[in-house]
Amino acid sequence: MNRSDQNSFRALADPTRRDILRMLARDEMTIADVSSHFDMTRAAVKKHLTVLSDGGLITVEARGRERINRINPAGFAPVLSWLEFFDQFWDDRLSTLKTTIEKDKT
Amino acid sequence: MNRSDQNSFRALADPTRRDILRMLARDEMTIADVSSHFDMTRAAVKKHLTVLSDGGLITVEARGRERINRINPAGFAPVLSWLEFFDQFWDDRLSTLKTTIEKDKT
DNA sequence: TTTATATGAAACCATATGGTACTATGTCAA
DNA sequence: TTGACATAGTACCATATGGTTTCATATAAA
Repeated sequence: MNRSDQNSFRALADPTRRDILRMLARDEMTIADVSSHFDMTRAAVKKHLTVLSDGGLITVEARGRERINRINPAGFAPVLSWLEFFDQFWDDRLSTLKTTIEKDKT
Repeated sequence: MNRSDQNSFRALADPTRRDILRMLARDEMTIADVSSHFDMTRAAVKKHLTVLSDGGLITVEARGRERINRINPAGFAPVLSWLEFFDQFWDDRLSTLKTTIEKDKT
């Protein structure tokens, strides 16, 4: 089976990276921008951004001495596609699932 | 911020565990059943099942000396809910997931 | 040109992770 | 009861991961 989705799932496994994605969903940011939101070094944040980039969840564009990080919606496709596989088996239980999602929303 | 989704995201990060979930989507299985599909020891598979259980993605029921592992659709809610956050920014991209859920609601 | 800024990269560290082997316990079956 | 079977649990190992520090490089600004 194809394992091209491994990098995207791995990228989503870390809470810091998920937070970064939520930030980038609102606005593109430089590495320094992102770093300013976390209590860790810029080098650590840069590593996270590299993992996100490897997973295809963000794109990075060089602009002068800065690196513009942007979320990449298409990168989520492997994850969503994998999750959708289960729909064919959950016809019965899906209403429960849907209800749980609504309750879990913040 | 809420971090209750950490265990479920972590559970999905490993390819073996994702394969196990696909198997369990079709049928409940004992630990031995699951192990027979992988080239690794039963102990290793059991660890994966524990991680899946911690993440709420499966349930485990003791039946005699066996342990029946079943997929837990509700356990996917935190993941799907987290992904749906992005809908408000990507009217187009993530609509597939929403569509699938709505479709199966009937 | 000089200096400050933004990032890249490498070495290093502690802990987590995914695996093994071995032993123990509970349960089914003859 | 005895023996086989299914699982639990522990110790252990190699590598991955998430973090730091330090230094190098490219670009912007004075």
